[in-house]
Amino acid sequence: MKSNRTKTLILEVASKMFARYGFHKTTIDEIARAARKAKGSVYYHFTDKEDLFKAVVSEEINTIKSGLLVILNNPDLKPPVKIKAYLLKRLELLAHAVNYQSTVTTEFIEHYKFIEGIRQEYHNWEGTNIKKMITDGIEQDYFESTENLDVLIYVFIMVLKGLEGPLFAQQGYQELMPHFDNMMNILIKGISK
Amino acid sequence: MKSNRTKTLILEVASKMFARYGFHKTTIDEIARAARKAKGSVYYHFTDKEDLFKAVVSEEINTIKSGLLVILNNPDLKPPVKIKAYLLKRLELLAHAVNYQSTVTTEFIEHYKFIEGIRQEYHNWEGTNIKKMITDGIEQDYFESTENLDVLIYVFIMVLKGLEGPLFAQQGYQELMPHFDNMMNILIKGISK
Amino acid sequence: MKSNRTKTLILEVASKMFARYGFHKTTIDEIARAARKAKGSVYYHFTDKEDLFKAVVSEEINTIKSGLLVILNNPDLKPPVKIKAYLLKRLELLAHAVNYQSTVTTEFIEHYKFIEGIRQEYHNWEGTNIKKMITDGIEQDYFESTENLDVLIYVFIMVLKGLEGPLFAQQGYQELMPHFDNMMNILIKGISK
Amino acid sequence: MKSNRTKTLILEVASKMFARYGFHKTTIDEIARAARKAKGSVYYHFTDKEDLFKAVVSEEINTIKSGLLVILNNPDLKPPVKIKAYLLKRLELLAHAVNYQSTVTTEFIEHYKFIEGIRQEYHNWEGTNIKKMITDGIEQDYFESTENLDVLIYVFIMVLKGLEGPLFAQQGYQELMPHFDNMMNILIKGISK
DNA sequence: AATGAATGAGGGTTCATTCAT
DNA sequence: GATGAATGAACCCTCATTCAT
Repeated sequence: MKSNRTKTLILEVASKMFARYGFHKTTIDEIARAARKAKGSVYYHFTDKEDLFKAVVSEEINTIKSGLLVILNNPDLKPPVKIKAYLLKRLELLAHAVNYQSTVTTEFIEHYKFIEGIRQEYHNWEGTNIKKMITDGIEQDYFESTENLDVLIYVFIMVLKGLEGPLFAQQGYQELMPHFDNMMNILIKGISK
Repeated sequence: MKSNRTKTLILEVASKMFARYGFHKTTIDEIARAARKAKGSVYYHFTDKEDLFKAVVSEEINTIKSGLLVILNNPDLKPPVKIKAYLLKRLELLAHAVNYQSTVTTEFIEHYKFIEGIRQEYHNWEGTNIKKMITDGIEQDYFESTENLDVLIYVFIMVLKGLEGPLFAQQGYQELMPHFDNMMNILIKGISK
Repeated sequence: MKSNRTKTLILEVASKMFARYGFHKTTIDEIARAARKAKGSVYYHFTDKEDLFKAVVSEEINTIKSGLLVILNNPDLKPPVKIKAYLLKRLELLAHAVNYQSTVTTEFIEHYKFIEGIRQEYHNWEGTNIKKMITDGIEQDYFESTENLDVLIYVFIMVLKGLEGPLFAQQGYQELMPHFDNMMNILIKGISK
Repeated sequence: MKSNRTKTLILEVASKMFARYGFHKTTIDEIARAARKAKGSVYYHFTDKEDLFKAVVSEEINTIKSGLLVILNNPDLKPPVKIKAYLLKRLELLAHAVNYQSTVTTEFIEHYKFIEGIRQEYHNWEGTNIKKMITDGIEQDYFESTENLDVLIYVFIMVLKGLEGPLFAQQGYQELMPHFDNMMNILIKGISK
């Protein structure tokens, strides 16, 4: 454990380069050069180019998770506010998780089984959160109760995931944010009593 | 114009292979072999690998457009129904436009300027459609009129685009469809009077 | 079939280089350079470095076989003479099949299953030849008949294979030839009446 | 001299791995890991990968030598018996000296001058032994005396070396032993009066 | 229109070796 | 004595692209 300074450095550099140029167009050689390390050093710390990419994505997901936990654990926020805050934060965090985003493509789904695993795990985690917030909202009489709660939750998650779309598109975050409030109002109104 | 049978064949084969393996992992050689043509033939009909991919994506977008036009031009559908039908069809068509989907990634945006052009054009086209349907809905008193119509439209497009997200993810279409109705109700309710 | 001139050229060059430097120390790049061809060309004609090596070894074995057939099919030679001539020729041919020789090593046996196949096939072929010559010798009353003919044949093959040993060693052919006659006499006397 | 326990350990592990995978396919890293030592430790005790291999081969040759000396120094064995016992033992010992065997290849001869030295020395040692046994045999009137003694000896060594061949081949020792007796008889008969 | 042999610029990966601790 | 992080020179192999036929 002496110093994984090098490992961390490589990870950071790789994250930036993958984000800018994508997985295929980024060369191990470039990463090494940018980190002012020998190519061999990259391979000392990571088995593979793929392995390095995995590490980068995992890192991003952890950042997202801990960012969201801050909001989830805030007891002062009432359900409608918390949901809005959650989605807002989520949007912001995802906007920076560029590498995780790139993971959506066919190429990754087909070839990197592991990505599927990581995504799944993250989605389950998120499902639990949404469920909690909505259930709280119903219990506290903010939202319309429904026989089919799970469906409602599913739909919500879907929309929420849907929001990833615009993010991943070119204009993305910048253009999205201003109108986000309108969007939220539509959704909240849509599920409210 | 004698026979662009070969060209068409290559296009079809390429579409399938790009869809299955993605742009990078698909080789010109493999495409040629699958089409039982010589590698040189591919280059006779398409300047580039990129050029071939462009053709494939353009093809897909054209399919989407003509599919949607059928609904847009149906005078019997009232705004709320038409919007719902439009979104439903859109979902279905996009689900099959795998190559267009793959276009979302950073790598494409950064490196294939042309894609941006194609996307933009398609999005504008779609914007006009949505605007028409919503304006019609307001005029016919189905939807709440708003000072800020453009924002509403933008938001709608956003959600609509949002729906692409789940599609692109692994489970995709199959799992999405059943709950689509709930989703639509929330949205329609959200923008209704 | 236009011109496998290039393929043949590469094969020849590779054969020489593998012979001189061995499989591992020979670089595809060097082979290509020596043949004044592009590295890619080597890979156009041969899947692999291994594949190229296989082709080289196969070639050598074919040369050996056709060389030996000349003697085997010569009806004028009487058994003792034919055996001697056969072994002599075999020695000479093997001396030039350097790459086939190198195949003996653990490394090859462990990792190149195919080599085992090629060897086996060749050894069977050779077994049949020896058997024929000895049986002829017995029938024509030159050699001692034995109850256990197969064992005798096996032993002979063994010795014969044994002769590969010195060949593979450094001094090899040069030093071996002069004394070969003595050797033969010992063997022939050993199995004669 | 405190503890060359580590050195010995590395040597043993290296011997096994070289034997199983060959010189090239065996990595210093793997050796170190198998010995549960750091890679640096290997380099503390041996200058080179080559140096380590040398040590391994030397070890094997010493084992062979001392094994054969037991037979050579046995005064009770008469020449024909002793030769047979010697060859038998030699075969058995060589069968286990896998790394020494691998030394036969072109690659080693070309590039590892040192191997040539080690081989030469061993062969000389062996030449002396054979000479002694045969001369004894002639003196004691077991074998045919010949004007050209050196040639006879050379031939014998050659056959004897020849026996290495089958050994190095795949089936090797197992299949060889049963017929060894026949072989010996042929040879002994071949040089007897 | 079509072919397929030939090219060569990369890019990922391996591994013996060094060296500060 | 021992460690293990770091190095960088090689090396194999891929693949888009060209071109003579």
